[in-house]
Amino acid sequence: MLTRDRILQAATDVIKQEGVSSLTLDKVAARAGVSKGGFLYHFGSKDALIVGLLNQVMGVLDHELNVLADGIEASQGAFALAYLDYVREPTKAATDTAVSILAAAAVDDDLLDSTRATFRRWQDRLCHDDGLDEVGALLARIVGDGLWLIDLFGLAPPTGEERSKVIDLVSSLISDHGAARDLIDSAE
Amino acid sequence: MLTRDRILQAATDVIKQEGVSSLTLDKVAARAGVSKGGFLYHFGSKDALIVGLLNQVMGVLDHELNVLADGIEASQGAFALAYLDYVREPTKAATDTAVSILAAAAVDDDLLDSTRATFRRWQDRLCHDDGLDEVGALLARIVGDGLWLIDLFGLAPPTGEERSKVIDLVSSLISDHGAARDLIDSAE
DNA sequence: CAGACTTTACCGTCCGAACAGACGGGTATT
DNA sequence: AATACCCGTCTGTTCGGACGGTAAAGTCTG
Repeated sequence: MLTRDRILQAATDVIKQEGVSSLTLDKVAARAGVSKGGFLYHFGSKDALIVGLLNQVMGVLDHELNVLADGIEASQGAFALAYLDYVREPTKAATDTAVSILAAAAVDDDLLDSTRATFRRWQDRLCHDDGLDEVGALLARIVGDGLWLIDLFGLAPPTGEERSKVIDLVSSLISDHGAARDLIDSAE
Repeated sequence: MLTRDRILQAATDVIKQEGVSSLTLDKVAARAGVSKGGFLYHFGSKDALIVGLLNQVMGVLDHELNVLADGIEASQGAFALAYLDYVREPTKAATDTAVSILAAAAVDDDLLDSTRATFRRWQDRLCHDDGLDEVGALLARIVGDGLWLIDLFGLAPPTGEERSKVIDLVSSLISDHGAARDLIDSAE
């Protein structure tokens, strides 16, 4: 395994097991089995480490979402359904992404810029590429993001069964365009 | 204004304007117009500061949610509707709470324990006290929490209009018990 | 030899915390 | 009413330690 990848893995491990405040260069280097100098050869600064972390986990996540969306046959909303399906239970990729975002927000808000751009791309794709109405697309993302963010902070996370029920409800809501439209109209 | 409250206000200001990493005792003390020793008289440690911060903002939030729920006349789901209504646009109380939770998560995960208990109480109330079905209650909370968490990290936050549309959709969904049930049944 | 990689040793800064004491309003004593 | 005392509040300073980062020397491989 490449040293660089070992360092990235060590960084996420440290955050997950010891918390964001323990993410120090010394600790990451030690856990990766490399000296501090060796660490700094690969990542010139702590900020660079976090950027590298975000790039990796967001890349993985983006890829897995695409694979999942391709496997769903639906006239519309395949990406939205994948987005929801992905958080049915907490996965490693989702957890890694969450803690990386948390670390970035804790160290320096600006480090999240490229991550924010990715989320904007996902939102656009949910809306336009996917032939979904605006409200349904947004609902899918809010529910999807809401779930992994609730997991991140441990704010009374729902059980697997509860998650699935909510996801099924939202999925059927956005799949059946008429259902959502009827509800919105009847509310006015 | 009491010194203790000035310190709490200064702490949230520091986080909001300079980020979690700038939340140091010196900076908070200086902004509160108090010496470091004076600060430590009121909060014996950095952890104590964050606990105090969480207690305050969660108390405010809990109170405002109750007031809002009391003002809603609905046969069921008043608290859920209030929960959703509260995030229609980002409020000061919600933002303060969000940054406090972020700071706590960054410094020491355990500091969030009492906050987690509050969220569990809210979830219970959404379900049981409120006469709402389990899925609708959970959906309301996921959407509500999802919105302020998306705001916290700036992950492509929706516009005010978009937020309202989604909230209206979810509100009508949980208000009309039959609508949700029909959708769930039709999905099976 | 050259270049990628890794190590050891070190520096300056900043942070959280501890501490001794000053100020001042209230209270008890005379 | 004047004095002495106490205690909650706050100040300024000090300190040990950890942190991010630098510099330069060493090693391994093609």
